[in-house]
Amino acid sequence: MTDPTLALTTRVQQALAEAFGPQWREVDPVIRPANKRQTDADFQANAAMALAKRVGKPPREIAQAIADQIGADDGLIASVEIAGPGFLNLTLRTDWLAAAATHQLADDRLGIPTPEHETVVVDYSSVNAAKEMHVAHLRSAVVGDSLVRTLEALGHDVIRQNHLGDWGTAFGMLIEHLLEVGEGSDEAKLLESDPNAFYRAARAKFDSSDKAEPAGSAGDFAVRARQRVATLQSGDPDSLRLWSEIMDLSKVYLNKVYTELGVLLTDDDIRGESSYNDELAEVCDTLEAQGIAVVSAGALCIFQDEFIGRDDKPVPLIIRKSDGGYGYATTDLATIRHRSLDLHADRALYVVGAPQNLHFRMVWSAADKAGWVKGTEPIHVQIGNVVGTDGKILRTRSGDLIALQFLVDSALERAAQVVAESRPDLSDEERATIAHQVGIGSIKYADLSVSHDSGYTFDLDRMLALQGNTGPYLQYATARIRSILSRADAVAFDGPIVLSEPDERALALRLSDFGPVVADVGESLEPHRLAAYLYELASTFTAFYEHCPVLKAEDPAIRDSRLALCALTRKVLVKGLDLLGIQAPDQM
RNA sequence: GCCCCCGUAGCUCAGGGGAUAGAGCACCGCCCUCCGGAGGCGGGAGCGCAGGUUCGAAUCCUGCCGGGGGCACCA
Repeated sequence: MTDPTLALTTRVQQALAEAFGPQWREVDPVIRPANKRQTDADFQANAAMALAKRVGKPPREIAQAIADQIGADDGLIASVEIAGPGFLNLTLRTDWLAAAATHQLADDRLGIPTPEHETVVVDYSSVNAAKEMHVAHLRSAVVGDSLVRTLEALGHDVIRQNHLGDWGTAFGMLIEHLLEVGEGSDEAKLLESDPNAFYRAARAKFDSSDKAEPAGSAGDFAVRARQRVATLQSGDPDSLRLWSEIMDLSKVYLNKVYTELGVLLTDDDIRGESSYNDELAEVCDTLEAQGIAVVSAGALCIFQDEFIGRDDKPVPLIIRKSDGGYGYATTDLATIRHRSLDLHADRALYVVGAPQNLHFRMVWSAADKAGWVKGTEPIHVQIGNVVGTDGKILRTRSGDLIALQFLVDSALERAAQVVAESRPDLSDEERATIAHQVGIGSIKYADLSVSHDSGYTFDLDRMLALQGNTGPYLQYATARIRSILSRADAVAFDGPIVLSEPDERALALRLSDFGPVVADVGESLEPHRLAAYLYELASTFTAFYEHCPVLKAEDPAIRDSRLALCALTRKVLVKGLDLLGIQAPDQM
């Protein structure tokens, strides 16, 4: 037992039962961190106020009864004070905290609990394979990867799904454009050298074709591109061959990005829209037969009363376009069915941009009506919009977006400069390794340290700042502790931990929070809480290190104990950064 | 018009029923011959508005105001 909140919950519940009867054993004693402006205690129990009415006694009387039950020689609680209207300020026994820290140090899991086991599908990155990635695509990959690492650490079965956009209109455009410029032409070679330029050319033709050619005519590029999608989806061999060639190039590009960023996704995780192609006709037929979908204006649609649009009529979810093609509504229906009925996911996470919220709610609602969601909670982990300095959303299709690669290169360059200045003593190779870890870490931490659904203004300078609550600060903390440990002539740092100074005690208390915080991220799906915790831990460690000599400690037992605290702090920081997908350099 | 997200310090953001609301950046002042200063200490300044629920509301509910996003063949 290294989680103080859990220990205190059990203890106070026990006291409540002893004081007022067994029916109170299960009530929430409302254990919270103590208010440091009011008391030096570690925690507060606020059950007395909450229970006053139910028990039928004044809050302070209830508080006093709990305090009496805990008494003076408790093994967990050193002191209990009653304050204000009935706050119970609880101070842990220091020897209990020391034992908890020693135990945590010996624990491979560092106190990370194993909650009830779940199967969790995590759909992330999921970019349009027809295009180059830009800055707004980064967050889904970074947040999703952190959730995957965290959920796995909690013992869940995690199924990664890179739901690539590889089957929609964009591919119709690419294939049609490729046929027009001719395979092997200079234009076509752009697919390899500058895929985004090729996409932009196709896109421009698509967008302007209504004006350039009579809309709906045989020469209309947009019409032909849409027709090409339907042809592709019906299994036309030539279309499939070209699609496959484009996809191969796309995967090379994606893997390069994932490798550089340290994102876990591989080809094995790709489960793009195309993989559901064989089910699309059946999905439509089944929904139509069930009376859930109806034909409207030539398209097969699902109308649901819960989703009302501009004209006060239900918004259609179009599952088969009037030209016979299938869009993402159909593939997403097949997808949730697969994740629920085949993969048996307890939770299905969609780490996807916030603007798609309505779409997902409509799809999941329709799928539920069809009986395709059984025992699965679909969750949209909304990724906030990236806005430019003009305050407008950076749109995927607007053309002049900041390429992801530009951001990555900028961060790496900046980190390389800093490392070159600070560590001229290292070899070029060592500096390059550190610069890479720091550069990527700074980008990831910038994304992970604020809540995933908040929009943010894209600001390269802010993102790459190396001071304050940043990735590099935390990486530096781990490197510094490693340096301390390496200069100690000890072989093992296994304590025992004894806590004599207030700063030692504060550090141990903070360390004990690690497991609960990780568990919380697994529930709330908010990695920024872990980032905030790590920053606080690093700050607490700094205070400890300022006030408590480690290598210079005179008493060998105290020195060993402080070395053990350093070792444990480093382990927690490194593990925490790992759960964020950030590497900890050995030296900086 | 309907739906979703969001209004907290000059800026970027935490805090999602507990006491006198926090951090980083920026600004001002101080510390430093001390185990790595990418430090430490101190200062100013804030919950959009109005109701409601509650012993207790930045937090939950309702309404308004303001910003962003979504709402038929793109994803």
